Amino acid sequence: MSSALFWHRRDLRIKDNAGLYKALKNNEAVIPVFIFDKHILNNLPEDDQRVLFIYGEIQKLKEAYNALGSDLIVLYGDPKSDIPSLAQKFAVQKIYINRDYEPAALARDQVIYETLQDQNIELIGAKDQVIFEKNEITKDDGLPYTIYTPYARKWKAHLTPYHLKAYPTEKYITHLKPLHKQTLVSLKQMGFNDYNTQDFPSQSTQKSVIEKYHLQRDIPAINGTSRLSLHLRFGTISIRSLAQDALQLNEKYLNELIWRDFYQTILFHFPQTIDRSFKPAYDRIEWENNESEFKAWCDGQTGYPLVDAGMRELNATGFMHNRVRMVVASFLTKHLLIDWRWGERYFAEKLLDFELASNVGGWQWAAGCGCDAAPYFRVFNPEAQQKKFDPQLSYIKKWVPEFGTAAYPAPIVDHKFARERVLERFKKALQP
DNA sequence: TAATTTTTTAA
DNA sequence: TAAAAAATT
Repeated sequence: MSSALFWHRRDLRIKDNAGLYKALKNNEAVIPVFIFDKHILNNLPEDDQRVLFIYGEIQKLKEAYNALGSDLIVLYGDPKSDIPSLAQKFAVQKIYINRDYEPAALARDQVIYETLQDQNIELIGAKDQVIFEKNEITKDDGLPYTIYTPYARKWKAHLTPYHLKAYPTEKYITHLKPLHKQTLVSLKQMGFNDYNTQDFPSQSTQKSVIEKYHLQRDIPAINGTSRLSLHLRFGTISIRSLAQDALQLNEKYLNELIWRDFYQTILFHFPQTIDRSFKPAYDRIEWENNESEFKAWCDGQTGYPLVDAGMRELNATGFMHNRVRMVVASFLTKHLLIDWRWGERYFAEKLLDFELASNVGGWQWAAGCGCDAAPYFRVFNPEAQQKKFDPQLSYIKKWVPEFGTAAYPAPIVDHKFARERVLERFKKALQP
């Protein structure tokens, strides 16, 4: 009787889980595992709401496994040593994972792969978090696409019902190893408090969010567009199920999911872009990087109400409407001439749905330095954006109630001056 | 998923 | 001379 480990990472669900399906199908006793990674957790503040979200999902997952007569083994430690030692403890020959494409995750998994190889244990990966990965969608010459539109065209041409089919883990669910329930490590033991300051959106709204997406994507006053992103980030919903619904309900939403695959693939092929511009010439830009202006941006005190509303929404809720993400990113990089990496890191710290590939891709797009980015001379006018997308001031009134009173700060920088300055500065850096 | 300036068009 | 189209950044 063959037994195996299934290591949950950013796929906190049983239903339609590719790697778990593979493990259950090919083994008779599968042991599910999750590890709270000390190296990651130690760098987070004790009130990090994402840890709270993950913890809640782990509790649910553990209960689901318990209801099936098994258990989720949860450790607080270092996967690089814990995974090999769990393999020894349970005497398994195989360990299954869903692939993760971030540079740090790839490096970690490679170390584990090599350790396991020495013990004669297989590490078996599956594609679960994207529809197409690695080299599945390439140009005719085999090189990765760096422009979204042709990538999306080929993505759609390649798509078959097979790619969207759910992996029926329930079919082999009896292949879970029967286990006694063990106590779950507490948040406190890991150095986190359990004070919940933010509401986590439910994934049950999937279809209605997708249906309305094209109506809401440019209206920041309506909550809703980013409500599924948190679940997609931690795998509490399946990308196949989302893409299936998007295909039937909303082309615009499907395109956003394709952007997600695109950025994940870009990061896989160009890992250096986590902290270097995709277009190297853009790393010659002389940024102003003014600390107090950066602080004003972070705090939502720039004197531009749409920018300030966005940043205050982010600080208060861990979300920001995507239209506003573009506006605040353009403002930071172009109006204030602050390095896109500063903004990227701030988003990484604050966004509940933070996802490295999309965040880096989005920031480089805004700064103009990314693949298929907006040309540098495309400078958003925050006032014009507000008039277009929040004409009734409903979003602004919600987050910047003092707007229009003497208590609201004057603009931190003049728009016309800033526009001319950035055009000149970027032009200078990009001269051959 | 831009904004602004310049030129052309049509009344 | 205002609106639309084109060019520029």
